[in-house]
Amino acid sequence: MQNVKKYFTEGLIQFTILLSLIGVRVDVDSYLNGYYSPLEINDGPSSAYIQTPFHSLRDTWDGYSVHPKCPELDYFFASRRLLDEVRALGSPARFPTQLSAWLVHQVPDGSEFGEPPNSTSNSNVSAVLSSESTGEEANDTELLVCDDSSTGGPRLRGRHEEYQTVVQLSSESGPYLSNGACEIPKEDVEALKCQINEDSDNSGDREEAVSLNQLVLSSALEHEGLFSSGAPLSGPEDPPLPTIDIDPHWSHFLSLPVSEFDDLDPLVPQQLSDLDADISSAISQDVSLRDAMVTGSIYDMIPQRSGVRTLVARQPRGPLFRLESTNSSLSDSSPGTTTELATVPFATTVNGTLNGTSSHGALGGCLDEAVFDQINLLGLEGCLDNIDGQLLAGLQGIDPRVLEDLDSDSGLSLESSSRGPVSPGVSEVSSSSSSSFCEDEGGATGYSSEADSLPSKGIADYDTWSPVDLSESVWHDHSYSSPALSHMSTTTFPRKAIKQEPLSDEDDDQEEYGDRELSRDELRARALHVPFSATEIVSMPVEVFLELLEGHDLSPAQVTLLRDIRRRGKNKLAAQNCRKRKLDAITGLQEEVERLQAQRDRLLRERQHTAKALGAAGQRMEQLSRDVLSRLRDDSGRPLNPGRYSLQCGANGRVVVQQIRRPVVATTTAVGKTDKRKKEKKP
DNA sequence: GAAGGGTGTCATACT
DNA sequence: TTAGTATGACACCCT
Repeated sequence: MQNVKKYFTEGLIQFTILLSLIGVRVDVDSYLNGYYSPLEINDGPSSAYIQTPFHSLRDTWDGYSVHPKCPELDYFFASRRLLDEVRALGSPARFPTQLSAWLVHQVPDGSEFGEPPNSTSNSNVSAVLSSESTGEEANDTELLVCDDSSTGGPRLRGRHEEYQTVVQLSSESGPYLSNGACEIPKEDVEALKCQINEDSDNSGDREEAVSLNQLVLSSALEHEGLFSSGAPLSGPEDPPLPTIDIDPHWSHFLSLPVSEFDDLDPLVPQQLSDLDADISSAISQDVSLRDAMVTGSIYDMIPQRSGVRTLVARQPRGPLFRLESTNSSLSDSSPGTTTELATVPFATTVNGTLNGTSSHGALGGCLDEAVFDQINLLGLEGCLDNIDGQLLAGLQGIDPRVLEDLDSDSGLSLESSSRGPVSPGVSEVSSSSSSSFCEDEGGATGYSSEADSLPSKGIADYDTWSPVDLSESVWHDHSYSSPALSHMSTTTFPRKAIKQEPLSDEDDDQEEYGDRELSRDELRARALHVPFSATEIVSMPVEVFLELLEGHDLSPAQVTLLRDIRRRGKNKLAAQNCRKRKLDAITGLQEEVERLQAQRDRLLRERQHTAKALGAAGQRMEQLSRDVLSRLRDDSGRPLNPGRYSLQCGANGRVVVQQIRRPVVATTTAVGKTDKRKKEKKP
């Protein structure tokens, strides 16, 4: 088991080296640091689908837990050295892509690879990239990359012009044929083998070549076992083929360009001979689209926004584009080269790990910066969403108290009044920020701005969160301090009361109150010689008030007046509180409206960005399909007509070539589609 | 002088 | 039943 892990770890490192040679930089460290939870290997030493748990190996590497007699130990150290060289090339592009390298076929019955290919310079290698965003969804995106380093870079075209390289090989049991899958004779395998050997002869680094060759062999074995109908060809050590779950979004996405073709069943082989193909000439450029299995998609990134968010939040957007630019520079550095591409690197292109060498033929540039831009933007917005959520959570944490403060009846309720006029909070507020109601007799007593008192109660945080500037009224202290509480002895009353009911015959009493203007009730009380002020009447507890009524031998008119004064005073405070609450409610609703408007705008922008990204990805996918079809050969060795064939991604993640069926009768076809869709949904 | 805001008060319902 | 509260409505005042 340990050897198996190390084996594929080594493969990953070597493939990372290969990618670096073609300009794709893969940050293995990001993976090693635990970005993902790789799949665990159950058994088998060479499962190409196995995602090596590097995180578990990381500790053991340095500890040299590898058995000292392990023959691969040398390869391991060589790989480590090469990896360090790759790292030295520059800042690695941290990208949430997990790579596993595999798939260069081993000829089952052919001669052995006498000379291992040079993994760094002259190897003609096809590999399958397995892109896995996270381990949770197990969305693997596999693709084939053909690296012809002898030409200085990835060659995306003209593969058959130089080599008879076969990427997907036929099984021992015979050439498999599926929908569009071309038969690959063993001669092609031999051709590949010979080519690799030739390249290997020119390499100087045999050590690395051996490692790569083993990788190639292992991958090839695995791949054979993968596609063979039942009998694994790669030997007894081949692990069972893991089940590949495809993201339904990806399936849907792949079906977009050719959505009119519904038969996605990749398990039903279909001879290309039935499609007017000439198998006899299928010698070169035989590529099975089964190799181009796509089990992941760009949706691996988009739906898993959490992961992307994390990535973007930790790092600027540069690395993604740096990766893109690196590839671009590569393309520029080797303008004349042609790249042989066995099949389309779907995931790589989608993830932007390859860039095209030309505007049309280059398959690498399948994901332009626009897509990344949108994805990153989404990620950033997701971060903003998180931030907003956190702020909102924080707000919700303080909101109750804040709102309680804002809505509090401090100093207003009778309960507060019962605490007496020297209530610290009330008196402090009144004296600190307001000249006191007694000096401002025209308005509601105690209705003063108290913004200064709010920050200590968490209002500052509330303000920080608020997306809009709060109106000043928000910070008004609507807690109307009861005038009877804090200014029991100095209460004055509205001028209108004086105007309405001037008491000309109470000059003496008027002098008692100084220059203060008396309220209507106050004047009435004085007229009836009530020995209590209105504020006292209002603020005193009901028990005291009742005792007052009983113990002073008051006349019925006096008692009625006292009750009215108390009632009106209470009602006045209640009205003030009521208005305060009303204002607060209005303000809160305004804030809510503004917040919702901002959220709506943000969501609209996000939707627009997403649509743009999806559109760009869809166009890329269409281009990919055309390019793939142009590289495929039918039975007669002729390129497939993109107008007659299309790529379809089945529910199991396999990409197959499917002949476009021209609808004879539109209505019939429509019905058939519906039926097929229903059938597809049923299982 | 009109408009709008602030305030007090009343009536009413409710606790 | 009473006291208190909440709130709509109205009137008044002020700017």
